[in-house]
Amino acid sequence: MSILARALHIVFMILGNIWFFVRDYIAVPLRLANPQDHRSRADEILPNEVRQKWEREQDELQKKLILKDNKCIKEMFKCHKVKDCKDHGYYIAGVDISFVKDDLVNACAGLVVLRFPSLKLVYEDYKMVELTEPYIPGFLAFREAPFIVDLFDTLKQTKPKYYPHLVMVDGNGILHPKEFGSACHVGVLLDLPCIGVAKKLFQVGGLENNQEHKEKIKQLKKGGATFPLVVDSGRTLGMALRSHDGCTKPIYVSPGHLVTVETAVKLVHCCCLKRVPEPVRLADINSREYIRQNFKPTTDNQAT
DNA sequence: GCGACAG
DNA sequence: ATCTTGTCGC
Repeated sequence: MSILARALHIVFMILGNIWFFVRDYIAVPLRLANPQDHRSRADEILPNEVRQKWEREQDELQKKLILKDNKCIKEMFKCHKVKDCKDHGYYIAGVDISFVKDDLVNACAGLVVLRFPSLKLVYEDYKMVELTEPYIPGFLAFREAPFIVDLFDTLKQTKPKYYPHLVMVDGNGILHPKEFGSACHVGVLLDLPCIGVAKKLFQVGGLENNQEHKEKIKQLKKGGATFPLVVDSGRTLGMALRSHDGCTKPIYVSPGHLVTVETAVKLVHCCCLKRVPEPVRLADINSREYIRQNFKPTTDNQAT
């Protein structure tokens, strides 16, 4: 008996060592040579203790998470339902961070505020920042959220009247391995209603971008059509949404803070002039443009 | 014993 | 996340 157990143990150790050899000496250098894939590199450089610290921080913040519509959001949605195109003094913010090509630290954080429901731009702010944390799937907020909070501080100090009633974040809300994506993180830190909008499916809780999923996408016949994203636990963590008629690839909407799934989807759909809702889209393209205009690359900090 | 993984 | 041109369709 014990001999069999020892033999199995040795076999697993050998298999493990082969695996590590393959990973460290063959697979990783190959992936590093491929500029498409930054994830593998990021994965390698996250120390275990940091990961645990981040997980604890997520647990703490998650205690403050509220997944119901707050009063303001209900009002905002009511205004839209009457198909009244007059503005009602509501503001929606969009945030995004754009990166400098071949540069691991320099990036631009952007914040835009649009009037709702006319989607007219009333405030914008862009700031070059130096990233300190890597991108680790599941921990996006630790890389981006501090800069976003900083932009909101500036907004509050300079133009408080444009402080928004809702934030849209480029990334997921509760559609996340721990049901606490970057939209939740940002929403709780700001204590504002927040919605996560992702352009690709985060494959969690049994959700997969497989044939079955693609079939469901085909069934979205027109703009506004949705299907729920249900994970193994049976919980609906978000919706796939076809933004409008002329766009087949859906976006993935999930609540971040102080909104329900249903309201999140409807509000995002109200903001979709293109595939991606205007707040996120403007933050994205404008911060990219800001880099082009204002950032002069130096020989330092360039990736090999 | 690892696998997949938003930006 | 980032880099690419034209091309297809409305």
